[in-house]
Amino acid sequence: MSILDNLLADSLRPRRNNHLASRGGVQPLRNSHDHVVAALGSAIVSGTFAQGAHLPGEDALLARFTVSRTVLREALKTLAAKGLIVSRTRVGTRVLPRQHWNLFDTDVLSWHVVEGVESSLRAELTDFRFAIEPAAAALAARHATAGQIAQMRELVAAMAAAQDSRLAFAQADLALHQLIGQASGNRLMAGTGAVIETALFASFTLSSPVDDRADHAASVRGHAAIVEAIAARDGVAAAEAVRGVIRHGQERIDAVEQRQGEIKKHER
Amino acid sequence: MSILDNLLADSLRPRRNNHLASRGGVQPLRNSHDHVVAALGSAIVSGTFAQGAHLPGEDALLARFTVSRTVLREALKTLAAKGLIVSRTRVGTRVLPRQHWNLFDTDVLSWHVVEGVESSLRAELTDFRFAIEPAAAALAARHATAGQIAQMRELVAAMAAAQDSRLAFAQADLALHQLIGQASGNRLMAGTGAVIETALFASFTLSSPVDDRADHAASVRGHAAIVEAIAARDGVAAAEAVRGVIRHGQERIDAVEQRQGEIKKHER
DNA sequence: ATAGTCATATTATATGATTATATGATATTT
DNA sequence: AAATATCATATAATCATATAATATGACTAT
Repeated sequence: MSILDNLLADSLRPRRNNHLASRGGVQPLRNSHDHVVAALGSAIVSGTFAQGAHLPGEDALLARFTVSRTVLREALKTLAAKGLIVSRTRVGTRVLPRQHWNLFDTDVLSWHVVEGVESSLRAELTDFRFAIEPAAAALAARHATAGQIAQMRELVAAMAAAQDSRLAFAQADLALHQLIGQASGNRLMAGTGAVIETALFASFTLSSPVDDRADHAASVRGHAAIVEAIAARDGVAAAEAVRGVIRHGQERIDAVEQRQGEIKKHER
Repeated sequence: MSILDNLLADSLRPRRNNHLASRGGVQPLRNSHDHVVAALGSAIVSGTFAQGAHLPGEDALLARFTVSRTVLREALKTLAAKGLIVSRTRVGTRVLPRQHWNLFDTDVLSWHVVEGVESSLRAELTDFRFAIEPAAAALAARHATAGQIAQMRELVAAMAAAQDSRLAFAQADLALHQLIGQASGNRLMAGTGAVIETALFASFTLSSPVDDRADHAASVRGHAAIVEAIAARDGVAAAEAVRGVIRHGQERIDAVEQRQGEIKKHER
């Protein structure tokens, strides 16, 4: 389940009969386990539980969430597996320092962006993409199969067709970038999908090329350039085309942020 | 606990009283949970359980591992958190396709290299480092604090001093590369530590600069060049120095592989 | 002072029961 | 005949409670 999917699903899906103590019911619940994981995960990432701090003991957490010990412990194991916490007998459960958190985990990264992506993280995402994606595209130019290239062209067509739907555009955009990762033949580069997804989600919520006809055309053109460079087996051109697309996206975000900054100034 | 640490620890640590059915006792056990996680995790990564295949049901796994349902389920949640499996009521627990596996997780990556790193993965690791680490070093040239630079110099000194210890050299090497990631100020780049660690582990097991006096000197010089470029706030030079170091390491590995290939040919 | 012993708090593990849910078979309706 | 609803069943999800292992700090003995 992707972040983009969740965006829709969370707003459309009917609320389940809430068998937990109704505590506002703000978040849509999947099941107890996911609920606890999400609640604790966001709390940790947002700093409610500081790095190195002790989480409340099992009994306290049980009281807070109204779940069984089984569910709570499985949730804690999930968080431990993602590098957020470590539990030790007699000493308790502590929050690990940030450097242990697995930022390449979709959940962990998404907990960083529940309230929109802070601009510093957005910049880091861009820097990271700038390092990885051109290299991935260059490799894809060597290794992409004919089938993959055909798929890429379909996705570019889908982006072109999505003139009126931010979501449809973003989905095709994401799929294309992830397909390039796949086509690189490098499992690690393909594995950075969560990062790309979050970065696109961040830009998707702020603004979309779809909002402006010229922007939309430019973005489609840029992505088409990547695909055609790959099809032509020109790694250097593919890498450069990717840089252009990332740069273009960043500039659009920068413009929006600037405008928002202005508005805030006026409001004061 | 790092891979490098494990190398030592696993061979030195006395075997615990094995309260599980003694099934060979090959692996050193930490606790039941970790044991089950490691067993199932390696089995999945090695293909014993194919992608998309169903894991045996809870009862079957309970019988196989002789642990309680609690332990088994917590282990499965751990694997699910790392993207290896997904459990659904009535349908069972299935192995997810590779692209869901979180390769930036130290455990998952280490399960790929239990029997030495296959050379294709090694090449991918190198390509990935080549994309990320120069960029990280360039950023570190901008953002590293005086304290971090001092630490880097200490680590270079430690590498120089470790003339006779593969392990000590590898530890300082790893610490330096990870510190550069930290100093980049980019949380994602810093988060690729697991990848770097595995790559260094791979080269460490094959050969070490320590084995050859000239190699050792060259490696120390290369790393010193990185640090001094960062200290001089020269991002371009830092990036290039990193490329040199990675290239040098790769060449050493290539040479070893070539030699091993020759030997195998002779053996036939 | 140092090392050993012990009480205690906390997670780790075990067990048996109940509940929720997806699947496939079957019946019902259109 | 085809679509839809109902039901039985298998499987994981959850619950409740009990026991074991282990790290900490106080205490004791050397």
